[in-house]
Amino acid sequence: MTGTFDLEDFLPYLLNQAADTLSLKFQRHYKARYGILRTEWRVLFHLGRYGPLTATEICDRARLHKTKVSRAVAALERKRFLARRESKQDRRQSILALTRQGRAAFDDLHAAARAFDAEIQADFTREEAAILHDCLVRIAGIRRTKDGTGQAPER
Amino acid sequence: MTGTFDLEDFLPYLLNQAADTLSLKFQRHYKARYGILRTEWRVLFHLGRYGPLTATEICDRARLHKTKVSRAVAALERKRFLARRESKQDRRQSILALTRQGRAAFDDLHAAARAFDAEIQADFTREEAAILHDCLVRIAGIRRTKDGTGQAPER
DNA sequence: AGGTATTAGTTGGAAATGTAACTAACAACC
DNA sequence: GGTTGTTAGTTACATTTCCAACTAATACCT
Repeated sequence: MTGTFDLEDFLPYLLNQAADTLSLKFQRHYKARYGILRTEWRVLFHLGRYGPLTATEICDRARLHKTKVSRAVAALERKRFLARRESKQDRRQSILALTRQGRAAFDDLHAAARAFDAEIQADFTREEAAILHDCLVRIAGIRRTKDGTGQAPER
Repeated sequence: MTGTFDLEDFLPYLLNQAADTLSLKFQRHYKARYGILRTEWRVLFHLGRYGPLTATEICDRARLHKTKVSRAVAALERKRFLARRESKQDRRQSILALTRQGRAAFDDLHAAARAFDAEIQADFTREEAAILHDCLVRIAGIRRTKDGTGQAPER
């Protein structure tokens, strides 16, 4: 009714624009350098940060569909960034862990991510950054767990 | 060095999660109801909100690649949501405008977007909402222009 | 005018994604 | 033990997106 309602006032749109902007910028750290895609980078991060995991665990934590994870894992395996180990308890699943090479890539990218994030945060006051983070967490419905992992919300 | 750095602390990731969450939710307003895709919805919005435009103008305003716009326009034309008119000044370009049907869809979706946005904002205080918006605008590098349109940054 | 460079928009093919169907292993129940 | 239902993960196919090449019209430059 009152005032204008432009696309940039529409949160989903604005959020997408902001997300695209940053993703595109950060891409340059991993895409050309390690020849990996965004989904692969996410899987790599999860394995590097939260230890050996099964594909399903990655799906839950990263909120990625199992087909995406399946393909990312296959790609990372081909590139020798991770290796599978058969699970003794359940022969359907495999335990995924980074190789030495994968670990090296993770360490580098983890540091790059940290630096990149710090660089962005530098544009905001501490309070702004805190509110931004809090709002986004609420929108995304992320629940923090004991190990500090972002978990998927109820399905 | 100090403290943990989890994926959810990484702004590009968090932003993507939040954006995906909202986009997915809002999708239900246009996807099934009007049989259009996200890019088409954006083009529709731009035409509805900012009057007849050429494809290139839409590219600039919406920050979409010309191939995406070209295809979205073709799709919207097939679905009779917009019509092309030849430009007198430049015969390469065509002026795109919504049809009556396109206008009706826009009016509906515009209202839906407004309501959806209000619903989200309701979870935040006025101050939080203002800061969130401001931070996102800065991240996305959106510059407000006289007509209230979000413009693309320098290329 | 004539040649070269830009610009508007489209199209083709490769890569990525989403959805559904599938296989194999486990679990539960009788 | 055998039937039925679930779950882990992969594969196939359709759709969407990305990138690069292309056509056609305009602008620039001499």
